[in-house]
Amino acid sequence: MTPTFPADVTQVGLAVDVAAFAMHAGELRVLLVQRGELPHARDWALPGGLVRGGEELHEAALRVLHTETGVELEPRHLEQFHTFGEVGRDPRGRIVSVAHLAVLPHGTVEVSSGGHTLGAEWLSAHRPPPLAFDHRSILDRALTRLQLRLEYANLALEFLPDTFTLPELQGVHEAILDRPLDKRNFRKRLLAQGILTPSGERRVGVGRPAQLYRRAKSARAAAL
Amino acid sequence: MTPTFPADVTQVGLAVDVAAFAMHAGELRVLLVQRGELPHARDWALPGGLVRGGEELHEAALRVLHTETGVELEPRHLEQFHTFGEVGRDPRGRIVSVAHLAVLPHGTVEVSSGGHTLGAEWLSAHRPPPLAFDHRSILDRALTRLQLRLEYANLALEFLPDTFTLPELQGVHEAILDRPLDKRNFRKRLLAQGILTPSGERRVGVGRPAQLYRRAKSARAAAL
DNA sequence: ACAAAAGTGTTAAGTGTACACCCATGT
DNA sequence: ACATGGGTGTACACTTAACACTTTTGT
Repeated sequence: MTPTFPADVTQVGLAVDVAAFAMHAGELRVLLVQRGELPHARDWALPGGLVRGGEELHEAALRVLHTETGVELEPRHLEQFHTFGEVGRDPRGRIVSVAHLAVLPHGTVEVSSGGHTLGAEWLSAHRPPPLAFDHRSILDRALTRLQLRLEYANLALEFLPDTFTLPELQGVHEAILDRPLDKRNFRKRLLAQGILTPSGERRVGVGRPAQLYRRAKSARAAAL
Repeated sequence: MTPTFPADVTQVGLAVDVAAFAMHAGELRVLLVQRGELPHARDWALPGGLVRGGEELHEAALRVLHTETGVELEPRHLEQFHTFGEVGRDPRGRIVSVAHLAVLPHGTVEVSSGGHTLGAEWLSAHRPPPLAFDHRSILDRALTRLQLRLEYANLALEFLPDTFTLPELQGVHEAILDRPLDKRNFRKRLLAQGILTPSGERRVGVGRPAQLYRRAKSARAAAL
């Protein structure tokens, strides 16, 4: 039975934090901001901020992403994955944060300092710098969820442009799982899922040109 | 980057709701309270309430469970699984609720009306009565999570007393999954996991007595 | 012709699933 | 002896993982 009104309790602040991922230089990167204020001034942190009164949680996530990093593009995937509410997690008071996982397509590189941060950068997701507050555990949990989503949904496609080659797709999987995969097994498995259609085009590069694929017109997989 | 202080925003209320499950009469039941106040007076709802300032989320979950249903016992399992924050979900204002999944052992039957509710009862989890607010979707999601946890962790054991028979354990699985399971395959799978040890005792009943088992001394499985 | 990256099949092991009869006890 | 529920094994389909060479292109 949800709340009694009016509240007989001290108020609790509600925030969102966003772990936004993208591929850069063949590596999985997470979008971090360098804090310009105490506490944790000059430390890296996930973009985040308080939720406004009439604002949906996912809207708040998009807003802080935009204002703190300048990222314009709609994420291809946005999903809350855990709520962090430990009493001592923020020295400024009782703040409960709904953590979100976002995936941005390759190409969304440009980030600009915004708000009261010193800057924003894409940094290694698996080997991040020290992070403010409890953001390291938020990031760790985001990575776990991202890895889980690779298998169920086909989240890897969201990291790539409309057309892509199988080696590129395999690279995304390897970057997310942080381990190498067998080429033949990977191709077999992906093609068997029937979610890819060859575009007919090929991508020329250093070696043999690769077939380009795009995602077949079909629905996405189930949620958790 | 977590919140800027002081907040330039309307405050948002933070609550917890609890979907507490137990077995009764061979059926999976969820603990519901009948609301005594508007809105949704006389409708069934999940136990829930506002989080207090210095209180951890799981503490709040235990508190509302206790005060609204009289359930004393510590749940064998307590886990947050999703945060429901849609703007219109509560007509009284902007309330964001962190939903929790709880498992109570068989035997925790007694519930008493508490607080401002008309009463509390264990009702069918798969075929619940109409629920207040968005509690039906919260319950549905709790069920999905519970089913998921059956495979990964061995959450079914938490529904049973210290010693139990394999048919009893299978009954818990079937009640949670809401479908029958093959006896031989079930036993094979469970015994292969090596998490059960025969207690030597047997339970006499109508037919052939069943071997009693208890959980082996070993750790629990990983989180999601 | 060489370097570089794409592409291609087979085998073995393990896992999941379907399925039917005998056993131990109480009445 | 019969009713009731407990306990047992095997065969097939499918999935997963390991493994090395050939093909296509540019230089």
